[in-house]
Amino acid sequence: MIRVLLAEDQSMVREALAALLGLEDEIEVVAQVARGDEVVDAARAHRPDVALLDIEMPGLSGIEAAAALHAAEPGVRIVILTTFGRPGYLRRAMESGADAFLVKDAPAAQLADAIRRVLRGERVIDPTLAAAALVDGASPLTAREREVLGASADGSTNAELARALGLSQGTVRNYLSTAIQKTAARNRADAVRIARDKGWL
Amino acid sequence: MIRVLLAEDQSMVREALAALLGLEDEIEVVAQVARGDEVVDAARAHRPDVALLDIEMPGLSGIEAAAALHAAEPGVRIVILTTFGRPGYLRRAMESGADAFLVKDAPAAQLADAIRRVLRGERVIDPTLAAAALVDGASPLTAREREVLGASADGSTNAELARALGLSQGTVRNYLSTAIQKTAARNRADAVRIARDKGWL
DNA sequence: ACCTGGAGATGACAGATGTCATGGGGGGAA
DNA sequence: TTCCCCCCATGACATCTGTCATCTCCAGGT
Repeated sequence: MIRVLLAEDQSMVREALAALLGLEDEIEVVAQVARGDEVVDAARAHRPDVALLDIEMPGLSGIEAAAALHAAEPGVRIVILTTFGRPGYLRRAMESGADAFLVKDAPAAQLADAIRRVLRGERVIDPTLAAAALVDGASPLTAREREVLGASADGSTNAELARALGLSQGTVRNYLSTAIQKTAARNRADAVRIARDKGWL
Repeated sequence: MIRVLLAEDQSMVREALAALLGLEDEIEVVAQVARGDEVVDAARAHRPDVALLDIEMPGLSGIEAAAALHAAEPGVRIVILTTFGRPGYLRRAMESGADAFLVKDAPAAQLADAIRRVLRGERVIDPTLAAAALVDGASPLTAREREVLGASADGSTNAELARALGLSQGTVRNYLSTAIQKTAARNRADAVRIARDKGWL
């Protein structure tokens, strides 16, 4: 039997996925968690062969949880399952030790298939996504630029950003300006949209 | 047997939900569609007792599909299932003839429960969400304000919005100004965020 | 020792954005 | 009919944003 750990915050989706995997007779869901920061503990307690991680989760993101799990329990294979096929997500997921990267609008059959394949030592990545990740490249933003751009996403003004980040208003404007140029955007809102889309935030 | 039509665009989630409902022995998933504009046709072809509709779908949104289905096949009970528990969604869903409104982070058991209850003629709504919908009220935005605000969400400038909507730049600025005030926002990006959050877009 | 690049800052400037006052036209409700 | 609200527009104004030149400081890398 293949022992699977399932991490996904929306309970309805999580239990539905468990039901789906339960239809496969050599797969057994041995643990379910709803937060990224519960993954490592659950893996220690239930010794799964494979961890299936959603990216969008409270506590730790699935990518951060993958890195933590890979460090703590290197023997556990990691499958990332996400709504958004963003190139930056894929890149960071693989860097964090993931063995497979699936999007939720792929056919359900690919899920059990991916689980079996990572156990044979294969890596499973959607070829379209892999191409997009190569084309878009890594994030061109520096840590500060990403931080300031991310903080501006909720509509904060320069003055509020400066206060929140402990910077001068001019510096905030400089970082946003370079972020806008690096993303080839028209303004900060556009830059946020583009950076989100590529998984750079 | 209760005959269920399932509409959800992410195939992995859709098939997982089908597996979940398949565990209930008096429930039978008789049709699955991935687009809102296929719901009515599928209902005519497969005569379900209940339609389970996701909101975020290509073609037609689940809310629009609910309205179309309610008009075409009034006998079919409608359950809306969505990621986002936005007050405006709930309001519009109920106005479109939905019988139940569930969020995906509710326990999975509520899904089959809701299906059984709408068939007994009950309405099923999360009480917290119902309260939020009453507090926030209906959208204060006029049709034009919503249109302009929505179009501004991608970072378009006033000039681009004016061109796209066939308005003068001044008019665009006026609509955005009133939208910003009605949403109690600091600027257009903030207004977009707030309006999205309440389901007004 | 030198160069590069990131972090942080200032000042100046043009253009974009948000607000307000004020108009005209139309349609629905009292 | 009158009133109100929505639609669309203009002009003026203050503020916010985005860009650029320029500066210091510091950490790595060659």
